[in-house]
Amino acid sequence: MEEQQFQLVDHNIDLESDLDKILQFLVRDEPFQRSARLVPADDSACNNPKVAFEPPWVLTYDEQPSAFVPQFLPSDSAIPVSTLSSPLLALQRELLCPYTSDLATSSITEDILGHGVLFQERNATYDSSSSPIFPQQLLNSDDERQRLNQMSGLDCPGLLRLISLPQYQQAGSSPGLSYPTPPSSLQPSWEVFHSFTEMLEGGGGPAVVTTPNSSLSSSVSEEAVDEETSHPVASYSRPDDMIVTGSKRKLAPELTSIENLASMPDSKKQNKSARKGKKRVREPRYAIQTRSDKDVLEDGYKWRKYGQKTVKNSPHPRSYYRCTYNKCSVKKTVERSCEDSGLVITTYEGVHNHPSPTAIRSSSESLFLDTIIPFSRPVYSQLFAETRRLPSPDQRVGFDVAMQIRGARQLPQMDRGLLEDMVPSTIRMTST
DNA sequence: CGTATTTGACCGGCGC
DNA sequence: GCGCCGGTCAAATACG
Ligand SMILES: [Zn+2]
Repeated sequence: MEEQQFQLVDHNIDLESDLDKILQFLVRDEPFQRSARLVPADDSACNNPKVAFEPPWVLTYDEQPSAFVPQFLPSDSAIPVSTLSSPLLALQRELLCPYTSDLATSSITEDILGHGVLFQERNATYDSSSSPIFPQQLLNSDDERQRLNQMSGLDCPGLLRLISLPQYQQAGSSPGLSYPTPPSSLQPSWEVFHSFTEMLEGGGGPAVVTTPNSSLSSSVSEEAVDEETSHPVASYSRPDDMIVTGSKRKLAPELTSIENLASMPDSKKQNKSARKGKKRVREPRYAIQTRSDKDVLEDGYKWRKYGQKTVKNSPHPRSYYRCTYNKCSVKKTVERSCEDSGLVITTYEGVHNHPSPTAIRSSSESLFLDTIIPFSRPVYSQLFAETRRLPSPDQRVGFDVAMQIRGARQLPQMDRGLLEDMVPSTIRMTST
């Protein structure tokens, strides 16, 4: 844990040698045991390396569920996307912590994430109920959706269906469901936080925010993983076992931000928090849905069922499980989608404080098809460089960096042998 | 007989 | 304050 800071720096490093770190990074700390591995580029299409996650995140399309691929495409074709899926969020967190300006944030993420700018909605509730994934510009445009679909390169018919969890709940009844209006990435109201780090520390939970005018708020408890829509519902708020860079001071509650201003009015009691341990702190949850006949998917951990309830508008019940490891409070629920009984929705809450008891055999036990994520550029290599302050935030840092990287060593096509070598040690660790 | 599951009671939060 | 609701407890029960 010596080096938990992965900051963007403007100098090159050897991507090859850092690859395993990158891979580990992508799946680190996820409550669900996953693996990420490098796979050789397919063919002419592009000879950038690709990463396969397993199980991958899944987004549901109109027609069929498909892997959620945060692809790395040229930034000019980028579409802003906001998501809370843990791997991306984690990545973004690290990436952005050195910056304080939205501008930098925006350009950097844009550069890195390809098909979309990944950014945290600062005005939205920071928990799984607020929003899984919703490409902002897709909200009202079918064309955009279609475009994204094509860009994704996925061979998936149907349009992307994006919906927020809260609304998803009522989706059934309301045909013309409306999406929440995500705050524009350019909205200035964000200054509130001095940095992403601050924001993240300030609020892992619901406390974090809540948009004054948006409807996202609350519903902390809901997760309704829905049947066919969203997928990786995820949110991530790092506890603190792993603090991002130095400052871990907690934000004073009041200083937190506008959101609070808005909610402050009658806050009082509930906000106080910190009560004697009475408070049931909801940890971020994230769901994953799979198409399977088995109700419980093997995820490498041992669970003890402690409850079962009928789900409001579903014929299928929801089962509650708790990790059996002593002192580990991770929980998960499993239920079948009400309309598509082939889908199994598993929701995790919390992060295990111990290694997976049983090494999960990633390859054969695959629950999903591999997801391939092409890197458009070796931007990631930047992540692992030594800490170094970038110029000034408002200097289109992201852009500069990108340029430089581009000029830097073009990522060579990786060869198999090498890849093998780079297979994430995380897998190894757990598979003894 | 030790342990995992079942299942209805119980609880705290929230909306009315 | 009441009742709904998601979530949790725990006594009874099933398992082997
Ligand atoms: Zn655990």
